[in-house]
Amino acid sequence: MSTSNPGPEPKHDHFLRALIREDLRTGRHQGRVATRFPPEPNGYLHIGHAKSICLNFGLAEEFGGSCNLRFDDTNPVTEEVEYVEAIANDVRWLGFSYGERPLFGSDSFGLMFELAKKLIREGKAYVCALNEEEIRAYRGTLQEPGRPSPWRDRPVDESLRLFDEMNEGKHPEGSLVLRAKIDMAASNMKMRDPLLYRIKRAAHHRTGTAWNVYPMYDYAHPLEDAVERITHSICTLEFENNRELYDWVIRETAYPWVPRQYEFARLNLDYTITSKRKLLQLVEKKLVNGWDDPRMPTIAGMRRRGYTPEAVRSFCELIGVAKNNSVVDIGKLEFAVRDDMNRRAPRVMAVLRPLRVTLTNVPEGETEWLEGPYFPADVPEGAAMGGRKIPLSRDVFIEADDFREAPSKDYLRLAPGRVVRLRYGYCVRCEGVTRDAEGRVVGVTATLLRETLGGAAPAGEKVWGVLHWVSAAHALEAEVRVYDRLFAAARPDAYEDFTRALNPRSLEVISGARVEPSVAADGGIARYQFERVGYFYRDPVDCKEDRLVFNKIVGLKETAVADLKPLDDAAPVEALAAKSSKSETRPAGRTRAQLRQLARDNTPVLNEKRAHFERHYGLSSDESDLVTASLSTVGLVEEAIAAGAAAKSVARWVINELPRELGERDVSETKLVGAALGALIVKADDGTLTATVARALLATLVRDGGDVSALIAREGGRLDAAALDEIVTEVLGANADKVAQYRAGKTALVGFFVGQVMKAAKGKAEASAVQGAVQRALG
RNA sequence: UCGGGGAUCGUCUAAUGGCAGGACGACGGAUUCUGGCUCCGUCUAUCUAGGUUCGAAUCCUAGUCCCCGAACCA
Repeated sequence: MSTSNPGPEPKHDHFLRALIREDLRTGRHQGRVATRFPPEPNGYLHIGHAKSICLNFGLAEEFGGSCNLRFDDTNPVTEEVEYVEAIANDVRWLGFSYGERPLFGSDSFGLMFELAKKLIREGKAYVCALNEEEIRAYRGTLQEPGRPSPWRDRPVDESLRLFDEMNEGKHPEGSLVLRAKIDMAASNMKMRDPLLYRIKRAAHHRTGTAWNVYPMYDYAHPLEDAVERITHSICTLEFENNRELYDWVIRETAYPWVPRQYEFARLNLDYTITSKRKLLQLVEKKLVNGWDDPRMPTIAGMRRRGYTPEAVRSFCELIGVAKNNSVVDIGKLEFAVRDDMNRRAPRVMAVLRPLRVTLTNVPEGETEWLEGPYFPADVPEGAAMGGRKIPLSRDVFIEADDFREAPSKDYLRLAPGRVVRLRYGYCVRCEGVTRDAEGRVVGVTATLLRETLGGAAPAGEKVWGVLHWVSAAHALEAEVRVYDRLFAAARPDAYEDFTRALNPRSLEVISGARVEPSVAADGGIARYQFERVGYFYRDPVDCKEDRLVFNKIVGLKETAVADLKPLDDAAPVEALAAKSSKSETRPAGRTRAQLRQLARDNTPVLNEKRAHFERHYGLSSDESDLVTASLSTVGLVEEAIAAGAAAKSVARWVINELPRELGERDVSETKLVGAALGALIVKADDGTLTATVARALLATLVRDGGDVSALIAREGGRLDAAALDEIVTEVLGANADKVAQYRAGKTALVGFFVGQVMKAAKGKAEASAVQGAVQRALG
């Protein structure tokens, strides 16, 4: 079915979209956008991967670029073709295409090997004979530098020969590795001579036994990106530390294409785990029924559950992309699924737990065929689908939960003496109950109110609700699998043993459900809404011609009804969470203040300057601290003061205004000189320049340098009162709606008006004057 | 010798010195032959403390909290 509704996606710009837009604008990569989704074929894809897939393929789609599906298959011992096929299938199912066939990192093994030899020849890599434990010991710790491997300066020829021998199978696994020669004292552990290659005598799922050495991720990945001429290599936050090494590999191999890596926050969902390892455990310990168990957060599981690709994609759009570690409310996924289902799932009636209602005034053996549309009027997309016939006879089933002998007032369903409507049919009045020997209610008797077909209300009687129902004689029996969230705790990962957080009631198999007969004759519609119950999917594996099996996709949204709250609804066992956070916050390293002091201690004249600034210029201790961390800053300040500017003002500008213009640069890397800064400050202080213009000129000076008085002649000046009033009138006129809001009490809008006027005046108005003029004009 | 990231409604996410916005959720109402959908309304946020500025979520300073990094995994 086509969905005309675009769904909830006013696509806002997340940081990657903004970044690509900027790259396109500045012409990086000749305006190309090439991304990739690079799974390792060692497990099934899950909802977290879906986010990444939607991001990578989505970005490519949006900007007219391309996205490759590439298997990062550098570790033959964990990887299998089964996973390759499942993953490719999942990507296609989500609706993305990746060209003729997927790509493989292993396709570039030859190139990687040659480039590794090049690194060796250039003295940038060496074969190391330390064992695993020794390498770890030599690497040092987070706080302490590492020590160089004794093999670090092994002659190039020897490394070359050994590397070849490693690949020829002349050395056992673990005996030798190829390492990059970078920096054993690097504060980034990834740069302490990282491993490039290790020996693995395992058959690779694609290259067989052709290789005895396999590249490590950090070496292989950037080259795979480069080979594919990827422009934006997007990965998750935990790879931020790897970026430096990524850039090193591209730079040192001198590969003639420079991809760049960007990181975003991986998806975390509450009541869910998205760890391949843990997912694998669930499957292996048979705590679920395979990778495609409908309770699993795998793409295969969601597919089997009945989710559509559109729903999953809409969810991924809904949650956004950022760098915050966050945990998304599972309710958002359910919202996306319901929203999708509401528009696509035809309505039929099914009773999960049947309760027999005998309509005593309907003759036995009589059948009336009623009509029911597949969609309600408020889903116009479904109008074309028409409807189906629904049989009514003397005995019908209603949901056991839809009858109470002693109902509360907000229970809007059947009870003795009450009238309800059987959906698409008649109203009925409950006359009595029938019981078994133990006194349990096993049925209800009711009379059918003939005149109420087609919506007519029974004379003088309240209709308590509308119930779904099926004709007992015609209904089909079905098995219905009702799924609940797999975990009872919001954060299963917080448990020492995450399987203890499993929800014992995540699956309930209902075997005696009854479904209206139309489902056997509608050509096998895949997804229905069982009215008033939820959305259901014909199980693609177990549902057969002669055996109906439905999976619950998701329930209808329910507004709370006190009378229906299950009494034994155990609270999630949150209390067990015991595992302390894996990496407790560590003591901070050097603070910036310490760094500045360190710089001064290394260059003693700076310490003198600091004292001097305090004594002679009256700067506060903090101010003089902040402007004496480098010689270039000190020089700038002194020159500015020499040019006649007040020391206090200079400090203020250097501390508060300059950093914005500088960014990461040092003053010496810009065109700004102290004399110009001083001249600028003088003009700002004496009122020649408005604050806004002065700030704009600072930006100009940093960027282009130049003569201050010439710049002032060009950019300076200030509006007189009449010109200002004119602009104010103009701005207010153009924003009549805001003016009305302001007068209605939204005084925060003053800032908006001032801002607009400042903009229109190009800064040539003093803010206080503008404020006054605006206030006067607004009354 | 520690380094790299991050902190905005209950949740997710916008706002490049100028109206703190959207979505989920919750609550209330309208509508309804689904306790659904739809519509309307309400709710709730800039980690803390100082500073700069006419104006700060945004710039500066100090602090707090969270995440990642020492696999021959990716």
